[in-house]
Amino acid sequence: MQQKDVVVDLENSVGPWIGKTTKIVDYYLHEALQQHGLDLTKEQMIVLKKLHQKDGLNQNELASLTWRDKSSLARLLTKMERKEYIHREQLPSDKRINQVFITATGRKVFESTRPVIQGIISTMEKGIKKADIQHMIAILKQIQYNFTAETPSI
Amino acid sequence: MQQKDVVVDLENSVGPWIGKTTKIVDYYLHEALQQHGLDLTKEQMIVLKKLHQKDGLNQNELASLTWRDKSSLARLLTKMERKEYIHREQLPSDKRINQVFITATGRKVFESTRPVIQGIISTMEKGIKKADIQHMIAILKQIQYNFTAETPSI
DNA sequence: TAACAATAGTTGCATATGCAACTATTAAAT
DNA sequence: ATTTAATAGTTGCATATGCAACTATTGTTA
Repeated sequence: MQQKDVVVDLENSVGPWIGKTTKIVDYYLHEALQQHGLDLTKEQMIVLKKLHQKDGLNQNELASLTWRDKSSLARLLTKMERKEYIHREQLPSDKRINQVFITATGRKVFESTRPVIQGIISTMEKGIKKADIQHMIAILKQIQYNFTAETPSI
Repeated sequence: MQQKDVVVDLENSVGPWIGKTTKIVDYYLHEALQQHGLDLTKEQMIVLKKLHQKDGLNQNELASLTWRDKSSLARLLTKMERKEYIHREQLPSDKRINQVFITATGRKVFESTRPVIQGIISTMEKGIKKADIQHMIAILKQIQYNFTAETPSI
């Protein structure tokens, strides 16, 4: 018996579609942040979000939570420190570790992003059923799991 | 009558989930390309794909098709030209325009990416029903439409 | 035809990113 | 206790990206 071809049709795969959608959403998010006079990037916003949820995380933890290389995160923090959105504090009991804290300014800026984010999400989900959104999130979680739970077989 | 709050719950919105999923997929795609000894980035691959579909596009067309700023695209092309994956050719009838052509090497490299892409997509879609994939693509298209068809009301 | 406008592409400056090599500090092993 | 290993963070080098200002060329207008 002949084996069936398992050739994947690129155009019928989620891969390219997710990537392109993200690119478009990012573009309009950036634009919206600018238009609201907010001096921060999406990436900086994500860091602020994490710190808002749990202040005093160290750089490694933040890098891991935001799926970034620690060097990339370090440079993000440097820029955010310059704008006084966050500040680093060396842990006395272990001088290798920097605890990162959000400042009052940082909190204020983060709060200001809320309406912007809500606007973007409203636009994004226009005409899409709530159940479909939930279903899609479930699939996205599955995709993330498919990669992160993967054990190299070689 | 009191107006109902339309506060968007971030965690129940597709926005952050799409972004994070893309990041993870990109990470493993990059890794797979490396492991297969392919000297190109995802972005360069996308450009090759477009040229493979339609050779001789000019830079503006390529930029638009790949949702990139023309300057970003120009620099991508410079790197790809260095590796001899593509070459530029000034149009004699309009010297402002560069036609971009994929080379034999470029085609070979692009063909080599096929199995890598298929592997990524297989991993990605593991345990997800075909119908769900199609449904998700439809929603992603809707999201793209929601932004690109948006007319600024102010 | 000469001045002006539009278009294609490039360059400077700024951001974000990952990898590998590095420093400093702390923990583990001999 | 001294050497060695692990850990946290930083830096050099390379990629990708957008915006604004620029050059060169072509099209339009007065």
